[in-house]
Amino acid sequence: MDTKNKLLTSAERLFDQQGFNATSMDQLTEAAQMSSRTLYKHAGGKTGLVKQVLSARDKRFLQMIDVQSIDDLFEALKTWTRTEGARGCLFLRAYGETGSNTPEITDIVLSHKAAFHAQVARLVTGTIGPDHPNLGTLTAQILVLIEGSTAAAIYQGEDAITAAHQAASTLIAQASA
Amino acid sequence: MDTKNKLLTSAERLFDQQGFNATSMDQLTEAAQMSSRTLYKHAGGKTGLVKQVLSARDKRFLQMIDVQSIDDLFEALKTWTRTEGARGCLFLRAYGETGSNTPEITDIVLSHKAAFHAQVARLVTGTIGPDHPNLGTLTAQILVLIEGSTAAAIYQGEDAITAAHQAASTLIAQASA
DNA sequence: ATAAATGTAAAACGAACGTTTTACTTTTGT
DNA sequence: ACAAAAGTAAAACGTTCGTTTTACATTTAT
Repeated sequence: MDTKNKLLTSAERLFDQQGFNATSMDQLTEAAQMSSRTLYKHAGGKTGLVKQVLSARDKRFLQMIDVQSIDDLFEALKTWTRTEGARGCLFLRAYGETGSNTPEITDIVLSHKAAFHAQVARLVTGTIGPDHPNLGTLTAQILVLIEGSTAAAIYQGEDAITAAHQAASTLIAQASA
Repeated sequence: MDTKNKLLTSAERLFDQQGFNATSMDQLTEAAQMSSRTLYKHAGGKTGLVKQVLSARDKRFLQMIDVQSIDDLFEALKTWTRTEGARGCLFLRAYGETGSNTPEITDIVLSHKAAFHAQVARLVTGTIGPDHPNLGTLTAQILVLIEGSTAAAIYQGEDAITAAHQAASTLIAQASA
């Protein structure tokens, strides 16, 4: 793997496991197996690194949820949790740690959530049709369910995703009736 | 207000608004309007302060959700959000910032979530009855909805709570049918 | 072949952090 | 009244932080 990818991959893992502020540049350089000089050449600094890690994760996450049905979406979330663990939404965690003091990071978080919402809307539309009167409502409800399963999975594991999936199925069936 | 309460109240606000690691002892002493010597006498240190803030919030949160119905619960969540804003679950944020490196904080977080789950179970039981076959399932689903509305409210505000409330009502109606 | 680009190792920078200490002052219970 | 308790202000402690720099080695493209 090239230098940049090794940096972003190892940094994402550390940020996710320990938090952003609790992860030092020393830990980041050691995990990426490169000198701090090289790290700064590539990332510019810690804030730059956080931004690039979030952007990379945004891309990866959107690819993961680029599926064809709500069922597949929850299945993808379960696989993600199995392989990467469940420590909550990394974007909201970044927002919470910087307290919105870093507008560039807030922008990344908000645009990620907008893209996420758009994809859920796409899948719900594909399920109940574009003209269903409850399209917006149902989309908002399923988005909350996914957000909730991400949070609850921290302390409940995969069961939280199962519960959210079941709830989503019930809501969809009810709307389709 | 006495010294201890002033400390815990101002610290909770700062931790919530800026994050735990991003809040310095200097900021905490200034906000509490006391010398660092007094702060350390009362809290023991930063970790001790975090623990006491979380314990106080646990008490306050459980009192807030000590209501008689699921509808009242969502109404209480809305009022809380209106008065205090929405920056995500402070317990999960604390867990995420320490990366489970502080077992005492992990314990507080987990026991808070257990108490939260118990209260949701109590309210669901009061709604559909103690012998309903879907009691556990429905409780898990509503818990995920509340957790999700807390997270989504960060970027959607009160609308996220409205969506979760509507979804919970639909699920309850479906289970009662 | 060689110059530019890219890398390493390690020391050093000032600033900020959590914490403790020193020297006094004020409040409070008996 | 007065000792104990609880407070203040401010300096100082050693550590750690993010970042830059120095001095040198390796890779790579023309």
